[in-house]
Amino acid sequence: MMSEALRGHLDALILAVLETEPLHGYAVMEALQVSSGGALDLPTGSLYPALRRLDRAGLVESEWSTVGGRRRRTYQLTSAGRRALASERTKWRDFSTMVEGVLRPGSAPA
Amino acid sequence: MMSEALRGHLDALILAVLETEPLHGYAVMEALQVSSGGALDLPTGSLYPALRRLDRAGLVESEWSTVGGRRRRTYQLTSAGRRALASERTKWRDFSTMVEGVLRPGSAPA
DNA sequence: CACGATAGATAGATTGGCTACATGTAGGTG
DNA sequence: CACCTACATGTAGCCAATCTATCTATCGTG
Repeated sequence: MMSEALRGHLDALILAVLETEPLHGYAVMEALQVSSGGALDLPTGSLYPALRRLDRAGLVESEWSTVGGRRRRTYQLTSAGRRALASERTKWRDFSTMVEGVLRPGSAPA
Repeated sequence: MMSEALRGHLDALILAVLETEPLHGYAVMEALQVSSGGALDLPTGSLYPALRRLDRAGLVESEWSTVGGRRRRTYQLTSAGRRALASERTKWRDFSTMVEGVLRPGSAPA
């Protein structure tokens, strides 16, 4: 859907929904759906690799549990993850300000 | 720099700087630098393929000329290009609203 | 029992921006 | 003159991240 547009921003979004509380993968998916107002319907083939990437990068930690017979892997932010989130927020501001500025109509030539 | 982040948004930015007047490739590069406040320093290996892509897609038209002994390929928006630009602006609004909403801190759990 | 929701995961394709390379002109400076 | 920088256009190949499609498995409901 917004496949290409999302590039490079997904990690920030995932970190953001994990900020308030630890969540397992499926719950991250749902949280993103909710907080995006339904606009973000992340396929599992995008989400799970992304979570593992964040894990490998040390931005989240994971822990296995079993709830109602179903295995869950719950992720929570590390302190590095919190720092990364803050940095991602700044980067997003800069990026969106930049795009906004270029996209804004006007600046007619002489 | 913002390599990954740019994905899927570059075409919109190029269309935007071509909105007010036709420009040749190198001038597009400079226009993007200026209107992004210097944040966007597009390598030629990104720009020229992008322009050809837009050309093939029928969103811009190009014409060769020679100015001061240097060959120039000047691009201008087609009507399809103008429509595409409008659509890209809407998509950007939606996208940035979505990201903004997810990234915004708060929505603390019970 | 079948099916949808819950829960996790991987393989492979796609894609688009980047690096590095390749070519050539014009103009200024040592 | 030699050299460098700015101007000007382009391609080949790499890479990273997302998507599609597929797989496994449990639980509740009709």
